[in-house]
Amino acid sequence: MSDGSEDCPVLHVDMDAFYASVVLRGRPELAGVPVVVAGGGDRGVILCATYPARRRGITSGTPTAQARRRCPELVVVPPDFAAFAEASGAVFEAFASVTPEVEPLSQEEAFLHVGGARRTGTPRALGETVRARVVERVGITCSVGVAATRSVAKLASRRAKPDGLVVVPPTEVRAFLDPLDVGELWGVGPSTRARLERMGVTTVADARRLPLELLQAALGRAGGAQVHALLRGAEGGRLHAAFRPQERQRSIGSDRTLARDVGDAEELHGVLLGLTLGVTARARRAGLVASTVAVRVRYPDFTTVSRARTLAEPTATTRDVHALAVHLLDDLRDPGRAVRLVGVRLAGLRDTSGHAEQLALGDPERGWRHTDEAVDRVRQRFGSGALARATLLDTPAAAAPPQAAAEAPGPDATGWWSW
DNA sequence: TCTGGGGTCCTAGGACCC
DNA sequence: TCTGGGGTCCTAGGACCC
Repeated sequence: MSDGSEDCPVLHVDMDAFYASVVLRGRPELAGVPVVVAGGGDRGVILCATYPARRRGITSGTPTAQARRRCPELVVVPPDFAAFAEASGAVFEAFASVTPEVEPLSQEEAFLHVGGARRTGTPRALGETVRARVVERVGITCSVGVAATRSVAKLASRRAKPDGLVVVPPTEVRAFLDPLDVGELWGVGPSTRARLERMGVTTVADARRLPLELLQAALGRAGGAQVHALLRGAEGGRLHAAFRPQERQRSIGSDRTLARDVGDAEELHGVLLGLTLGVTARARRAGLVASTVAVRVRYPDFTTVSRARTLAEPTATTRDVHALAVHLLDDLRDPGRAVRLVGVRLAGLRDTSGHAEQLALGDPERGWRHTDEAVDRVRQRFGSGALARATLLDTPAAAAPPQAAAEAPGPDATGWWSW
């Protein structure tokens, strides 16, 4: 990506232990104590660990149960997503006060392009300004990496943690990267790292000696090209999805790890309905319909399988999606095995505005959509608890593919929902 | 007490069409 | 009748990131 990057340094700003820091703002008595933010109960994992907890070997992704065993005095705090969103908004306001070119990566992380702001100071000084403003306005610390490219700035901020700043000038990129383990590169995960290790390389300096063709043969066309670029401190082709925030969302999904493994079909259909309600409501809120519905199942041994079906007519109707999801699940699942997780995802999203109205007035399909819309309105006004699902009154119909279900919606059209 | 939930992108193979 | 190639869409699974 050639954007005159030498003249336009990039700041990568990353909040330090963001979720935990937000929680700790109001709990000064927990300073210095190993604290983690974790939800999900017995089968959950750590969302965020404070630095005292990290020194005990607990990082995000660690199973909560394992963390408790490793550190009996661990303080486990449930996530407060509303507080995270509020803090995130304040953080991004602080970013915007330094440069208008803010590229968000997540709730707690962004690239700041400061080429246009350089008159007001060196990149290092701008980075320190960001850090000071974030602390001042939000009360939590962040770390900043400065480099000519995003991929190096990202590594630099990691080096700066916690509560620091690291500048890697273009002339020092090689020296900075050379000793790193290839697994530290952004986009090189455990699988790619293992493959490289089998090729005899573990450090960036070693891996850089591998020709592009060899990397592509081992890692695939795109993957090989990406690693080749990252080893040189260049941007790489696909860095992160959030680099194109202007593009429309590709999919909307939800999955649930069950409190215990479940083999009962009815129970799984019920879970699927709950997930479908959420997913279709999100699609409708965004003004999107989906042409593909996918269902996923994870077995206790962690093998994960999926089934997807593309529809002739895109939909965001709860009943249609649920009917198809149930069909896919029953087709996919080995009835002799209990499942650990089920999920549903909508893909092939497009704007409702471009979705031609194909249905005649009086078509039962309209009824379903209007039912969904009415429910959406009630929930928007009174909260999602205002409407609860009663029972699935038409299980046989709901289990049929949508075209069959639409032919015979039956008198239950008003019974789907209850107050 | 092993392993969450939200996503994106890539690859490979098959179907289908020209 | 046989053979080949290219393009596109769909599906299933993997890898990765926060």
